[in-house]
Amino acid sequence: MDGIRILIVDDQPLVRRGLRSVFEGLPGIVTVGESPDGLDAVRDVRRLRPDVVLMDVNMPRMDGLEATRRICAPEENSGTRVIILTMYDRDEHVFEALRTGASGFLLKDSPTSTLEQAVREVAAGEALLSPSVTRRLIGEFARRPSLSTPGAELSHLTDRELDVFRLLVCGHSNQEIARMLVLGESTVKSHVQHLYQKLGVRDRVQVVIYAYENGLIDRRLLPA
Amino acid sequence: MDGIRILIVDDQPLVRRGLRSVFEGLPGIVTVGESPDGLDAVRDVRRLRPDVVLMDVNMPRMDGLEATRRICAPEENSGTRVIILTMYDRDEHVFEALRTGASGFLLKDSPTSTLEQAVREVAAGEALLSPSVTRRLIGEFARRPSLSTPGAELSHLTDRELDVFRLLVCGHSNQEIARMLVLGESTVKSHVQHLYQKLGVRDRVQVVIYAYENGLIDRRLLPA
DNA sequence: GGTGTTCTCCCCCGCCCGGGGGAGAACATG
DNA sequence: CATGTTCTCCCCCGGGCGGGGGAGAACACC
Repeated sequence: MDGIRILIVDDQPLVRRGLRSVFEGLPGIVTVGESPDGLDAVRDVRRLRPDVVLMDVNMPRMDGLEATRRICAPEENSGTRVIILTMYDRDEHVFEALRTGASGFLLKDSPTSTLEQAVREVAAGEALLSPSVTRRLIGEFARRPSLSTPGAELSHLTDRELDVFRLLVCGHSNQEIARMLVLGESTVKSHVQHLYQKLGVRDRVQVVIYAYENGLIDRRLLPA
Repeated sequence: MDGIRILIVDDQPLVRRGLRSVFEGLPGIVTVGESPDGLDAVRDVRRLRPDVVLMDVNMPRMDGLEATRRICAPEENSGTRVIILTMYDRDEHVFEALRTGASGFLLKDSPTSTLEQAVREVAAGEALLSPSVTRRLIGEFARRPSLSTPGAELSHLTDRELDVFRLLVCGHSNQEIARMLVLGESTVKSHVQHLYQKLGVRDRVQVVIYAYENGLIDRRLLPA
């Protein structure tokens, strides 16, 4: 435990120099390298194994988002965490950035104390966003239905449950589904109940929302 | 502009006293009141018009989540923003709490500097979460793919019908919508019936399908 | 044989929802 | 003033749905 090892990624040398100077005097944090673009960053992460990467977004050759995706890919198994630095919080790419696997999202004009805190929190496995980004994220999150069951894709559904699922997300009632599959309505209700449990939702409306939000609506899979 | 006015809500007098002392010496922040439970808090917000409320979760008579929902209801039009304080970040109610309309979510063991920063950020219209909560939120958010398409064809809907529509397509029940819009359930049912007629559908499931298929699921439809 | 899963269907209950009607108040428009 | 629209809320009713349980048959696996 000889401190938090950070890698600085930015295409502007002056920005890299500035960031390096921010962390120079701080105890327990050591800058182990700098990369001028995303492609180099991915390579340098493999080589240097830093704990935290400070990642710019706009860069030549490969941008920071793609680089972050690669660094955070499970295959990479690097343990490295990424803080994305940007100049714009109104950017429509904020949400995309949050899906890359990054642990932090800060504005470049954040005070140095925030940068320091972010590095320490992220190294400890936590996460930190700029307040304005937090506000946008909460706003976005609040309008989503509560589908708080992690990772439950359709893989755990049995064949029959999948049959019912397909018809349900088309807007059919239990009665209609029973008729189409030539089943008793009780049987359909039984399968539907299991769907709720496995998908972690409350009612058929939320099943439909779940399906759309997870890109599971594939018209090729659905009967006429 | 004589400073940020805050209201402290907690059922434990010692906690209230502690919070009050935290903000006592800080410039530009003044504690204008204390409330021992949610019901009183809602009343005190109407009376005192604070800028920021520090809200405990577990309280008698009315808990902090319901109180926050009411304070943040659009009809209330208070401009007051709420920071929720809790002892548990592993609580499964974290996500629910984020849907109440709160602007912040902090652990009670946060350092006083964080509490101060949170009050100032939230008063400025931003938002702030504890790092561990941020991590959970990002994790939850990252699992969701997102569609964004410009919409149309909602022009026949009245303002109020559109309000109901927005909440309906998020998977909320009539009862929930009534609570959120501070209406009678009968009124919501009435609007919902009109939605069915105008959109030419049979039930709420088909409203959701209609919305997705026509690219009407767009965050611009929802309050910022 | 025992265990487990899946598929089928049944009972119960309570509530939410769909569907019909009406009605008063506010407001704009003519 | 009359008309129309919107928003609010009420009544009624029946049926669909959510949620709990149980149970038998077929099949696979060990």
